[in-house]
Amino acid sequence: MNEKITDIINSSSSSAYNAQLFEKAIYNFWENSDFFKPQGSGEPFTIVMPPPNLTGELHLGHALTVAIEDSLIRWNRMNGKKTLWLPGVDHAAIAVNALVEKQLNAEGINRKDIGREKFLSKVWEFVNNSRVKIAEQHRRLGASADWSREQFTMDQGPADAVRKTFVDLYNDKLIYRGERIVNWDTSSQTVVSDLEVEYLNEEGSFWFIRYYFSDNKNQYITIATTRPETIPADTAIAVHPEDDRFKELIGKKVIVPIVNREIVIIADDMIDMNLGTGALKVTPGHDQLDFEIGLRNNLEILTMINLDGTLNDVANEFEGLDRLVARDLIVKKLHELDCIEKIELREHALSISQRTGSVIEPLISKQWFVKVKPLAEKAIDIVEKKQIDFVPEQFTKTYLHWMHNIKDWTISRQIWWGHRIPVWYCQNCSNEIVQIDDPKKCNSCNSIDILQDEDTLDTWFSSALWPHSTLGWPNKNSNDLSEFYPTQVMETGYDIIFFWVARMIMLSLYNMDGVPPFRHVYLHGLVRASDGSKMSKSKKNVIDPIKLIDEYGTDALRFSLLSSSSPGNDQRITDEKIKSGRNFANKIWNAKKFVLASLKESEISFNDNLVANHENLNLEDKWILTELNNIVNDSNRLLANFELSEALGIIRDFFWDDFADWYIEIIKIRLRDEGSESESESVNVLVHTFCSIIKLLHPFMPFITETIWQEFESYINFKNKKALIVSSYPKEDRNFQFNDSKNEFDSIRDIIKAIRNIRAENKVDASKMLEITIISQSSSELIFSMQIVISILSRCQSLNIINDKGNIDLEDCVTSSLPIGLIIVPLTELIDTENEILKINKEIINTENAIKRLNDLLSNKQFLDKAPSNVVAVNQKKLDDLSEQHNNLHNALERMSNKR
RNA sequence: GGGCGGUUAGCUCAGUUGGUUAGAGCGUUCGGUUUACACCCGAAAGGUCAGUGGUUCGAAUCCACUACCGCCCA
Repeated sequence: MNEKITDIINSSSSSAYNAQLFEKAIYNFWENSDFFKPQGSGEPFTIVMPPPNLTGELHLGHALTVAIEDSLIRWNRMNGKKTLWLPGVDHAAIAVNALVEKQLNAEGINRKDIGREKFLSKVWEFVNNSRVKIAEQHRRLGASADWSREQFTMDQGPADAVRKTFVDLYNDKLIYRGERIVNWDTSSQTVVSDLEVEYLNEEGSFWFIRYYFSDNKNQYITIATTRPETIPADTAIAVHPEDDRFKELIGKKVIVPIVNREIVIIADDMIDMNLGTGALKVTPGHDQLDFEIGLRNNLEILTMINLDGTLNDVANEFEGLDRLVARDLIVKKLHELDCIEKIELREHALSISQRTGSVIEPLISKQWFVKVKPLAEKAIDIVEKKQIDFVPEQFTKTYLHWMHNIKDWTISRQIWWGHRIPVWYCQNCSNEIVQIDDPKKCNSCNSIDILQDEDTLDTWFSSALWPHSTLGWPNKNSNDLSEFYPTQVMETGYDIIFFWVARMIMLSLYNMDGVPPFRHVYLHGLVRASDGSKMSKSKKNVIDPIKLIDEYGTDALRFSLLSSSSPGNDQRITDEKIKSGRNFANKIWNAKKFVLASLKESEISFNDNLVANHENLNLEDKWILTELNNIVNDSNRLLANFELSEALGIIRDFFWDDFADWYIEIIKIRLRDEGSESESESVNVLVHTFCSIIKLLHPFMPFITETIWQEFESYINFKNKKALIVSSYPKEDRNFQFNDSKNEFDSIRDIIKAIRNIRAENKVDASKMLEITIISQSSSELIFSMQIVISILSRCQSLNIINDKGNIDLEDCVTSSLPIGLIIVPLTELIDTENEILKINKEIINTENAIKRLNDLLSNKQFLDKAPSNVVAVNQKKLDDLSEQHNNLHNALERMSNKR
C-alpha cells in the first residue's frame, strides 16, 4: 500500500493537499484488507446504521450520520473493541411506490393495468439500482462499515423477522383489524399513520350555517364549521349539556340542508361552548372528534367521500366531484337556500400528508392496528430505569411524553411495495389465517380457496425490528445475535425519535425478552441551508454531499459537519465552513511534509520509546508532550461522552496553535544544529507528537490521516500495525506529564508574544532586529536557557537578561510588564515618552483594581470557608502574579519619569 | 391548547455538575523577514452573555417572571 501512496504523492505537482488523489485508493485498501469486519477478542462495540431510503441519493443529513457514526466506530476500533458497524437500506414503501408509479405514469402506464407482479418487478429493478448507488456514496463518505453484513429491509432475514413479529403480536392480541377513522392520503390512496400527518396552520373560512327545525321551518339552530362540504354526511348536531342557550333544544330534530335528512340535537361534554356558536355539526364518517362523539352517542355513520377524494351518492347532485371542488358549489347552494348566516376568517390546522403533500381525508376504513399501550409501558419502564439513555438528555422527556400519550398504530398500507400482511381469508368459511409460512389451505375447513390480504405493512414496522433482525433474529442460534445484541449506540436524527427509535425500543423489548436494543441513543440535528432554512427539493436548495466531496474532499466535509454539530441541535452548512475544513486538511498535509523532511534529513532512526531519554528533553519538548498528554486525556473523555465536536476542536487547536505555530517553529532552530543530540531528540519528539495527532484525528478525518500514516510507514516501523485504521488510539501517559515545564514554557511564550506585540503596536519594521533587556528576579535562569528561542521568534539580535533593578536607561524604550519580569525594548524611532507614561499609568490602575478585587475576595472569610481550596489557590497565585507585575510597572514608570 | 428548546462578538456557533479579566471559526483592520503551508504567518479591534428580579462568598451557567424566535404533539 505505502509504495502506491508514495507514488501518488511523488506524481503530484501541487504543494496543496489533493484529496481526490488518495481517497479511493485508501478506501479500497481498507475494504480489501477486511479492516471493517469485527476483529479480535475485545469487548463488542456495535452500531446499527439507520438504513437510508432507497429513493435515490444520500443527502447531507446522511453525511452527518456517517461522519458521527464512523468517528465513534473508528475510535472504538482503535481502542481494541470488537467493532461492528452494520449497514443497511430501507425499502421506503410509500416513497418508492410513488416514485416508480410516477415513472410509469410518465410512460403512460398505470400500475393497475400491469398488475401487482409486474409492478413489483419494476420496483425491484429500481431499488437494485439505488442500492448500488447508495452503497457507493457511503464509500465516498469513508464509512468503515462491514459491507459483508449489509442488510435490506426486504431481504429474507428481515422479512422472516417481520412475519414472525406480526404473527406473535397477533397471537398475543396485540395486533387487530378494525374499522376506525384513519388518515387517508387520497393521492397515494393509502392510509398513513398519525405520525405521517403534518399540520399546517392556515387562515380559512369559518362558515356559520343554519339548520332549520323539522317541526318549525322558520326557526333554526346555527352551527359553525370549516368543512361545509361534509354537511350531507351529518348525523347529528351536538351541544354542551350545560349550555343554557341550547339546553331546551336537546332532543329536537333539525333538517340537514341540501339533503333534507332529519337529524337530532344531542348533548356531549366534549363540545367547546366558546367555539363558533357552541353548536357543532357531527359528521362521524369524516372527522376524528365527530367519530368519537358518534361512538359515545350511537350515531349513524355516513360516508360520502370515496377513496380517491370524490363524493359518492350521499352527496346527491354533487356526486362524482372532488371534495375540494364540491366545497365551493355546496357553499353556493347553501347561499341559495339562505342557510349561511355569516362567514368569518379563522386560522385552523390543515392536515397534510408528509409523503405526498396532499390534504389528508379522515375516513372510516378497515385497517390493521398494533395495540401499543402494553408495549409502551415496557418501553417507558426501560428508559425510566436508565437502561437506555438519550444524548442530549432532554430527549428523554420528549420520548416519555409521547410514550405516555401513545395511540394505536395503523400498520396496514394500501400499496403494493412492501411486506405483504401475512393474513389469509378463507373464502369458504370466512376463517382468518395468520401464520408465518404461506398456508396451502384453510386451517379450519381445509378449503383451498384462500386469499391473502391485499395490503402491505408500514415501512417502519420492519425498521422497528432493525437492531435484532439484521443480526439474525428470529434465528436465536445466530452468532451475530448472541455476540452483538444488544448494541451500544443508536445514532440518528432527532426527527425520527418517534417513527423509529421509540418503535425499535418497543418491538425489540417484545421480541428479545425485555433486553433493550441499545444502551445509548445519540440524536443529531438537521443540516440546514446557509440561511437557516430546511433543505428541500422543492426549494431547490439541496446540497449534494458528493459534489462537496469532489470539490473539497471527504475529510474537509466531515470536519466541517462534525465541528459544527452539537447533539440535538441543528446546524447550518456554508461554503466557508467546508473551506475551513479543506484548509485544515491542507495544514496537516504541509506539516507532514515538514516532519517527514526533518526525519529524512536527520538520518536518525525514529525511536518512539522516548521515556528512557527523559533527561535529554528540552523545555519545549516537555511542554509539547505535556500538552499532548492533556489533549489525549481530554479527547478520550469527550468522545466517551459523545462530545465529538469538542474533541475535534481541542485536537485541531492543539495541532494548529501549539504544534504547528509554536513547536515546529522552535524545533527549526534545533534542526539547523545538524548531527547534535538535540537534533535527534527533537526529531523523536516531533515525529512522536505528529503521529499522535494523526492518530487522534483519524476517526474524524480518516483519509488524509491514513494517507500520511502509509507514507510514514516507509520510514518508521509502526510496531507490526498494517494500517492506521487498526492501530491503537493514543492513551494517557503519566511519564509525559511535566506540569512545571509547561508553566515555564507558557511564561516564555508570553515573553515572545509581548515583544511581538510591541513590534506591531509601534510599527517596527519586520526586518529590524531588536536589542532587548529583560529584568527578572526569580526566573532569569529560565529565560537565559531559552534566550535563543526568544531571540529568534521575536527577532532580537541580543537579549540582555538581568536579575537586579540596576539603573537602566529607559530613554526611548517601550516596556511590557509580565509576571515573569519586565521587558524593555529600546526603539531608535522616536518614542513618545509622555504617551508611554500614560499607558503605564493606565495599566497600573487596571492592575491595582484587579489587586483590590482579589484582596477583597481573599480576605472574605465566607469565600475562604466556602470556596474549594483549588479556587482559593488559583486566586492567590493570580494575586501574586499581579503584585509582581505591579512592581514591574512601578519600576518602569520610575525610570521613565526620571528621564523627563 | 399542551410540551420541549433557543436568545452569547458583524456572521455561524462553543461554553456538561456555578469558580481567572466569557472563547473559537469566518469576516474586519494593521503588518508580513522566514523553503512545511498565502488553503499561510504575526498583531489587533470587537460582547451590559435578550430583559427584570431572586438564590449564592461568587451567576452566561441555578430559580421565577417577561419579550422575541424555533421545534414537537394535539
